[in-house]
Amino acid sequence: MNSIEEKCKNKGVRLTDQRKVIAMVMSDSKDHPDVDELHKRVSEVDKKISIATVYRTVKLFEEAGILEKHDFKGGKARYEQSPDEHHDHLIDINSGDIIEFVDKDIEKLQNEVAKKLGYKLVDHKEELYGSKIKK
Amino acid sequence: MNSIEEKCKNKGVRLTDQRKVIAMVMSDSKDHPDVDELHKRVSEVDKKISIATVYRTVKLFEEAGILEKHDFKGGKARYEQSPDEHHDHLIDINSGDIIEFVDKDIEKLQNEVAKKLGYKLVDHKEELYGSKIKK
DNA sequence: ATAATTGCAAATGCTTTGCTTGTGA
DNA sequence: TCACAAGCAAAGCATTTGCAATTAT
Repeated sequence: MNSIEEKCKNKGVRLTDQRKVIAMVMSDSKDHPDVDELHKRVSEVDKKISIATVYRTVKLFEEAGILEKHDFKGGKARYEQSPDEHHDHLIDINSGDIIEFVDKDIEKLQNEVAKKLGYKLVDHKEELYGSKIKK
Repeated sequence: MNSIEEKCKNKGVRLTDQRKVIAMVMSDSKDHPDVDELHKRVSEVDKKISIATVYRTVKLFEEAGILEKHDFKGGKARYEQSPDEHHDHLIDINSGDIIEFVDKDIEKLQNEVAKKLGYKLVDHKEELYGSKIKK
């Protein structure tokens, strides 16, 4: 059983065949697929799963804290499994590749900025867009 | 003449009546209106200006570097006049208020992170979402 | 004069939803 | 059993676009 299925069990999310397939595909994905791409991968396992179900499941999983949704540039939402440790993303503007990174110092500064403005930070979005330095 | 009109002149962007109105409204706006809201404000000056024109103009101005587009949570793009000095945003998750802030330290760290990953930073998006601390 | 711009409505692309049938616990 | 989920197609929403009429330079 994959880790997403396990999380579903823990959270009392009913496990249907379709959800199991989607859970498995997302568990196996090391990238950040959009719904179309996810549906494509899911269809290779069971071509009867509709895209509506993928949309519904992905939203369900997100609300359960199992998946994380990202609205990178491009207009299509992309998903990844909720990581144990928070990370941000650098997007290669040429290839579309996404690199994950962690920077505690930035996180700390963001908290300080929010506090200084009289706010408690509840969420944040940080995306870097860059082009590869050739050497 | 407002500052956006001036920028249009400098960049050789043809100035129509509609664009002048949109330029004026955006110059007067101190917030981050979405296209609907902008169209509403523009309509108070000239109710014959269509929303299609607002969409086209806002995109044109953005491509000319005159306006900045933001995709905050909520699904609708929001615009502000391109500032002289770059700033980021903190969004009040309860009221929707947007607070602008500048943090050179964070900017510097972002550049370093990108460089460390082998990238040249060309753009970045940083949004903090928070709730007001009551005292 | 004429290439660019507008308004309108239709089209688009992503995402959601109503409804009927199917199914997990 | 039966509340919930899936599949399908239709609807929704923000945004874009084709086209004929209008306008800035």
